[in-house]
Amino acid sequence: MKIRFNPSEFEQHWAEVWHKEKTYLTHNPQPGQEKNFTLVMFPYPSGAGLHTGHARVYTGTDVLARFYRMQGKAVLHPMGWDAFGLPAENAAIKEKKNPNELTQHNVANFKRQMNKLGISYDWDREINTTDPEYYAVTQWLFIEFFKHGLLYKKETPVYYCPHCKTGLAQEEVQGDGTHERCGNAVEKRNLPQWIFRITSYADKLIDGLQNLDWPSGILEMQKNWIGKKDGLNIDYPVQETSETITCFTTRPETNFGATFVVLAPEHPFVQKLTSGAVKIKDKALEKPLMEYVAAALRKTERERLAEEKKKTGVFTGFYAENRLNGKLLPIWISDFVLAQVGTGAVVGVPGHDTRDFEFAHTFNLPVTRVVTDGDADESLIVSAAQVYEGDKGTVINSDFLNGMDLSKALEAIIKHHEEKGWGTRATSYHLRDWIFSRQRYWGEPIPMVYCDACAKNGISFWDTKEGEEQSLRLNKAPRPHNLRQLIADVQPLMVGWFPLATEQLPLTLPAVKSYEPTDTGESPLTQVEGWKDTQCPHCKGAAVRETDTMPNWAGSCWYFLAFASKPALGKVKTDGKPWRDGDLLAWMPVDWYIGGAEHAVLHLLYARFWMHVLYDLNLVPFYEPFTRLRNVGMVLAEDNRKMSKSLGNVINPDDVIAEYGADTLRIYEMFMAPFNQEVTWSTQSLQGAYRFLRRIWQLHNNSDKVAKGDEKSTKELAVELQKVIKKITQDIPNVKFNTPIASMMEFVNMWERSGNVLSKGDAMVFLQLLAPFAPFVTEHIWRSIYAQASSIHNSKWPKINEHLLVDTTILIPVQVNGKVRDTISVAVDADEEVVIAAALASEKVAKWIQDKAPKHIYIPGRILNFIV
RNA sequence: GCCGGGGUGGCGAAAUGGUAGACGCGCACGCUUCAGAAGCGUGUGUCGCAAGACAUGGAGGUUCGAGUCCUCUCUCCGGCACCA
Repeated sequence: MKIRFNPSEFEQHWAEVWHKEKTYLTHNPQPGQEKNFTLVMFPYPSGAGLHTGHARVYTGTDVLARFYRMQGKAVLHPMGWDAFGLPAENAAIKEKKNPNELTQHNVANFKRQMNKLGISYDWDREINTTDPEYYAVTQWLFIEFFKHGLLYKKETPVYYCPHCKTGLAQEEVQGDGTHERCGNAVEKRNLPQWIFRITSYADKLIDGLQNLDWPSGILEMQKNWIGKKDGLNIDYPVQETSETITCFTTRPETNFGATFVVLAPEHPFVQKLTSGAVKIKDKALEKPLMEYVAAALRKTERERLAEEKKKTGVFTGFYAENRLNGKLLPIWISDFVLAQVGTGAVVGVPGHDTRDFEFAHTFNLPVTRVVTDGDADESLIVSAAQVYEGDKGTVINSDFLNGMDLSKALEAIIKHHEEKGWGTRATSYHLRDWIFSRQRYWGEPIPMVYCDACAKNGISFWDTKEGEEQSLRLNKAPRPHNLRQLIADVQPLMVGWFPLATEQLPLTLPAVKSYEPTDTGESPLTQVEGWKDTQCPHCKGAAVRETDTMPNWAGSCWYFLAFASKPALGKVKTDGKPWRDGDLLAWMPVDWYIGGAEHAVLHLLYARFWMHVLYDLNLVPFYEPFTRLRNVGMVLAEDNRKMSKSLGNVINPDDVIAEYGADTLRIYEMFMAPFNQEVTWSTQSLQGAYRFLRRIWQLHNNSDKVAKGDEKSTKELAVELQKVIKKITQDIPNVKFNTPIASMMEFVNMWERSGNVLSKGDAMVFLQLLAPFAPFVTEHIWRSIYAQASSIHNSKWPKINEHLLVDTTILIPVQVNGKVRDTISVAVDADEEVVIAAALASEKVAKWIQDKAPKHIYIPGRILNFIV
């Protein structure tokens, strides 16, 4: 008798039962119990609802959580909403809705869909970054960072998105010069911005990578993004002035080959020339110089990129002295030199740097060879192809360096400069400080106040009583970093700026009708009547609030702490921090962090940075938040393109669940390919998952295949089941979800085709193995057919019966000259002679050996190879 | 240019240096059905009637034995990039 398999008849029911029974409630680890914090990167709740990519990453993480829960570990598997930020606000503007209401609405929809998918979240720990209680803590942390000199405000050239009308961080600008969120071209603008001094943590952020179990690609990306390079800052006196130009170089050993110096248009010496502070002697040079600099400064990032590396520039008429050999180096200005890199000034060595060569070639500057690479070629360099940039070779034409190999020369020349006082060791980073202001409404208001009167009196936070007390505390800080120096740096810039007191938090986002961004570089909060005006926390006079908001990355920098320990500002008074150390010690760091690779240098870098700082401030007991990171691959539409509304190729999980059930969707998404790999959706392949579940359903509903009484499983099935337990128990912690499903399918094929009966106990064990992947149908069978009182998801993960796995006979493939000719069956403990005799007795083998006396190689229990 | 990750049947893919293609999709034939769908069964890398030979992007190498290790090379995907 066939029974219909219709998951929609029971899935909803069990979702409700789990909710009622609190099946997935978090229990703090008991003494001796291992903890497991399994976390998926929390979503921004978009209006489109869950897509198949969400379903994939949440299911994979859920499999891990369910597996560890059944293994008896204390599991924390929470979910929350990263709801501040541009996408939510832009969507709200488009639909002319209030972003707060829209967010609430989308969250409800996401949650409904996640429950339908059967993801085992503990909803008691749900958080939302836009909740005032939550962002009160984000603001409190901002203030902590400010007080320790890690944040300051300054007018500076920043990336600016004219579409989103806000400043951006370097990390938010993509390789093609577009904004990571909206895809529009980014410009540069001078704007007063809050700046987070992430570069002061560059070294710690590199060192911290060492012990992380992350995909190597992500580790490399972070390392390259921080981009640490050691080199030398060399000082060059400018002839006939009292000026000095400092050039950063990573190749000082080639410095005898220097023939010119190039400055970025933004370089201070250039500013002195254009302002007249330093007089240009040759009047003929003045006009072209002024024009070139003005044009370069006007150019947008895009225009600079578009010019395809053609070298342009102007001569200043000044010369710098290379004190190594007394040569005078003409000083040029060119926009190929970037102000933010190194010192914004480059010493040109055209013989051994292609860009320098191109510049020298364009302006007929001399080229000198100072290195030979192995083949002892000392010829003149006249084409770019001859420029040798490698680090293996011998130095020539370089006085005391002559004959040294490059690595030895590097040390020698650095020492020489240091001894003479001509230069100092320096480090350059690709990483830039983090622009932390957004001129937008939908974000955490920055909890700072500016007082003009105090500013005029030169008073900063560190001049107040509280600031002084905090300064004293720094002396006792267990992990001081270089915070004293950081504070000293920012103090003069930050006169007049004061943080809100903890009691004044949260500084709530005012409810307004109109919140559209302005094009003035000012936040819409400036338009809100009366919101801006406040009292100076120090002098109590009239003062104004900061009107910029924080970027959407702020809330996600610490949300995992909120899952581990419910945050509340009230705890600051008693504990000195908004969470409990005990809770953090119990759960942090995150054991499994699962998400897409697109956050490699955004969220993952920012969150690490915050934790390193909080550790130094003694606010958290660890500094690397994510022990293990695993990436999930994208799910492409059936046409191999990204799913998108405009292409009309989106698969909605709701539709799939309605037709096939959530378990089918889960099994399919786990089975289709390795978890970290990109996959293409196939509705046809989805059927395979449905068929698999239906067969299981029917096997359990059909009394022929499962013992009614105490009958035992046949030996063959019992052994096979043990192998499946072993395989799945090994594969899940390796984030291999496709192969466990394959092995369960194999087992089902065997079970079905053998016509044999499985004992009730073994049938239940099989259900347990499937439970993390297909929680609904397994629970339904477990409770309705096997009449279990409590959930399969809190049952104990099956143990392997090693005893059953010991074979008595084994199959040995027999090769002749490396080609398999037969397979023989021998006792597991058979001696080599016995195996060989058995192999030689095989006709198939004998045929290939004939009369020759073969040599052989026998790997006990594995393979036998005859060599003829 | 630099840094990562891939290339295995018609397709998605499996494979601690030890029987390449498990498992799934698709396809073919058969059973079932008034018919179709669904289901069930058998087969399915290529060439070959078969014996067998050839097959993991390409070329070499190490090994009794290589998809797996080494060298070179082609190609696709991601990241960074006038970074001094």
